[in-house]
Amino acid sequence: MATRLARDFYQHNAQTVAKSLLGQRLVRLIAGQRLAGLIVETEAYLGAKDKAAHTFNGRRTKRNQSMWGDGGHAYVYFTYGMHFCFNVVAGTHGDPVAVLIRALEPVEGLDEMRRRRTSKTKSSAKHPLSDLALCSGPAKLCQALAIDRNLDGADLVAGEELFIEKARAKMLPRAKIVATPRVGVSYAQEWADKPLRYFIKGCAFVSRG
DNA sequence: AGAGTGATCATG
DNA sequence: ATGATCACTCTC
Repeated sequence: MATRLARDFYQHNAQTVAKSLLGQRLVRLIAGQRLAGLIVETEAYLGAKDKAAHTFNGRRTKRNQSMWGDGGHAYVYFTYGMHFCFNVVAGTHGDPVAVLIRALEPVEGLDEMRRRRTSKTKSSAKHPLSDLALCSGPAKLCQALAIDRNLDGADLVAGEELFIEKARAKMLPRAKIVATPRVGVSYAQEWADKPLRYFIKGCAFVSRG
C-alpha cells in the first residue's frame, strides 16, 4: 500500500512544493477504478504579490476561496468556457499560494483516460490518442482524470477521490529540474518572466508551453 | 494564427 | 446589468 503525502508536505512555499511534487503520483479514484500519473510539470503561484495569481492583491472571491485554505487541498477552476485546471494548495490557512499541475506521465488507467479524452473531442477520432497527448497540459489532465469543480476544495490528505502518493522519497536532484517562465501569463508584467514553471529535464510528457 | 466557449470579475 | 478577460486546446 503506497503512502500518501502528508499535510506537512504541502505546508511550505509554492516554489518548494512545486519542485517537490515532480515525480510524485497523482491518483484519481472513480467508479472503483484507479487513474494515475506521475507529475512531470508544475507552476508556482505566489499569492498576493504575484500579478499572475488569482489571489493577486489579496483578491478573495467565490472562485478562488480554496486557495486561501490549508495546504494539501485542491483548487479547481473553470476557464475559457471549456476547461478545468487543477492546483494543489500550498502553505497554511490564510496564505493564498498554490501549484498548478501542468502535465502528467500517465501510468494507470490509460484506456479510461483515452476514453475520457476522445469522447469529448470532436470529429477526427479515427486514430486513438497517443499516450503523450493524454495528460500533457493542465486542462488535458483534468479531462483525462475526470477532475471538475466537484473536486474544488477536496482534501488531498484525507479524501477518497483524489490524492497524491509518495512515489519518491526526496526531491529530484537540481540537475533534473528545469525552471522556465510560466505559460500564458504574459499580462503579468514583471511576474511574467520569473522562472516559476518547473519540469523534469528531458521528459517527453510535458506540455508544449 | 484563429476560433471556440461561458463563468467570472471589476466596473458602474 | 454589462463587457472584457481568461494559469487552454484544437485545427487550420
